[in-house]
Amino acid sequence: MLERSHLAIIAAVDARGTLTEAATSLHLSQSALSHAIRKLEHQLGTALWEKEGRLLRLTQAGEQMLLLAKRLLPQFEHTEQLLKQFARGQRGALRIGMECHPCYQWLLKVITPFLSEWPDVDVDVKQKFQFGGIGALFSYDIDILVTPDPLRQSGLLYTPVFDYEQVLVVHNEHGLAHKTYVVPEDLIDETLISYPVERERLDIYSEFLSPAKCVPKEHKEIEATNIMLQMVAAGRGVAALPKWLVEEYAQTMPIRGVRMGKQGIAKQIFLGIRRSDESLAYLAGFIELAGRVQTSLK
Amino acid sequence: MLERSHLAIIAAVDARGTLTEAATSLHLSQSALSHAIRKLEHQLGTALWEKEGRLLRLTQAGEQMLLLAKRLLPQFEHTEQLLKQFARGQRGALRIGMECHPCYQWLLKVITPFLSEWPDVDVDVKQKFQFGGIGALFSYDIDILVTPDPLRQSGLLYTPVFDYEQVLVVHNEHGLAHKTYVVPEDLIDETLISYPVERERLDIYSEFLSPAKCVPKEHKEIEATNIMLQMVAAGRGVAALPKWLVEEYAQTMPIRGVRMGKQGIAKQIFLGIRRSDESLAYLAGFIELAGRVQTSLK
DNA sequence: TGAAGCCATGAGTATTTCTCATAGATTGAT
DNA sequence: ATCAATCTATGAGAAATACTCATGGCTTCA
Repeated sequence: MLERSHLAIIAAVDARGTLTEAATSLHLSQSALSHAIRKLEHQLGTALWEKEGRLLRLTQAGEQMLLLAKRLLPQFEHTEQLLKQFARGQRGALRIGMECHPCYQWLLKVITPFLSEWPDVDVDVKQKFQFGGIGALFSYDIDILVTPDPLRQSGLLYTPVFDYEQVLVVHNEHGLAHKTYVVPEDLIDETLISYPVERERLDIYSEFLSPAKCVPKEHKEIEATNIMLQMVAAGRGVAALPKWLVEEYAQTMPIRGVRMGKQGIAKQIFLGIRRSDESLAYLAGFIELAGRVQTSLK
Repeated sequence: MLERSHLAIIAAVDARGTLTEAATSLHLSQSALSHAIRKLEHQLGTALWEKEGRLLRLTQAGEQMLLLAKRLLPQFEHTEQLLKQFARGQRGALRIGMECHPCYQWLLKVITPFLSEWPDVDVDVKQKFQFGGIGALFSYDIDILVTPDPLRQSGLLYTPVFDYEQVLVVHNEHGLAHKTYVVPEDLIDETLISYPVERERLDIYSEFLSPAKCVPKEHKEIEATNIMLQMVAAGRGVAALPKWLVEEYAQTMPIRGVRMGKQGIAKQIFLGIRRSDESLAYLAGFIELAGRVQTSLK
């Protein structure tokens, strides 16, 4: 069987010209190389070099093998480099799953520095999962999950990266705009705008309206955050969004965030990964970076 | 160091699905494969598979390596095939050197069947040598030499393949055309046409004219055999060529061959090869074929 | 002709790779 | 749940392989 070491031998001999030098460059004794060549030629049933005195001339078989060596050796080396990077976690593909719609804005702030810190790691963001975010993690559709529900489970590892308050967004001139906080009953006559997900997963229902058995007059679903805010700014309804996000948009739009309930709705975002990926450097890097971005938003 | 065997392993596991089956297909015990993988993964510093129970899923590093395996393994196999053919002498390049101008016609009759008997062997014919035919053999410019002078020399091997008589070619109606044989003095008033080589290498001089201290009236040199014969047919001179060749052309041209001297000039053509190439099957094949063609020309 | 450099070879050692035997894990059927 | 079948992991010893050392022959060049 032709082995990589054989290719290395023929390439080294070609490069150095003599067996002795080739042996040195291969970190072998001259004797070892001589034995190796003898054995290889015997196995192949053909000489690789014609040896006239001390002159080496490749036979046709040797030429073929040298050709192969020059073609394959660089590929071996390249893949070894890649594998080394994988081993150090310096290279890979990071597939991020999102279970938190408004976090998209925040995610962009993490991804940008990440891409420049990890130039060899590709990033992809997925938002739809057949079996939920955790299912996507377990089925290797994603490598990291951005979620507000850290469903503890063996095999997964969650890191909190992001605390914020969920507030009600209203138009500047809205009747509720200047209250210290709103109560569920305030929304009975309002049009609520939300992302298109099941109500159980909307905090404004599960933590605010539903406990008080209130429902808004109307409920519209909109996918894009800025369109949602355009609607609010146009006085066409109210929405529930992270406070930091509202404050950002408030600089250019006539909108305002108002606390929901006396305590407000406190939220926390977690990053979940498979425990088996814990040692991947770029995953750790991503989580670390996410923690840094968090503080600048508080 | 990534080895071919490692590529074979990852490819076999990919193809068979389980380590046990892969081991069988590699003619290894399950244990050996397990040890090999363990060691490889340890060397690389990264796992190649995630093992969930008995399910194997390639890691990113494993994917890379499988990619490499699928690219390189066929190339290894192809080259091994080639080398096997070289070893059996079934493939190669046969470079033929010619030191016998008129033999070109004969050579064509050998090459044609040779090419079909040895479809994997390429043929090239060379006629000019910086250091003579033997030098060309020794310097590996050619692999086989067609020559009338078997200069015995250690390292070379000659095989006679071809006996013929060198005759004088004259026009049908030429005064010498009907003699049983010509003598040197007959040529004193003739124009001799020959290939452009040194006179010592022309038999008509060395074996016929020179011993009798005769020279022809004029001597013209022409490279192409059929042009030479056109000249003869036009009555512009006489030439010395193999009898069989003259007979062939005589069917369509008004020319005739006449014996030179009472005994005629007997010639023999040899094929010379390097002794180190003696075992090359296609060389032996060529020589054998050359022998067969000879008989049909006698 | 001798010195230096190169290659081949045999013998012994070191290392690697394999097998055998065994045990733990997982899967699927009863 | 239990059992059988199948798969994988591991340790230990055996077999095979690869390497080094020591040496000698050959080639080249001054």
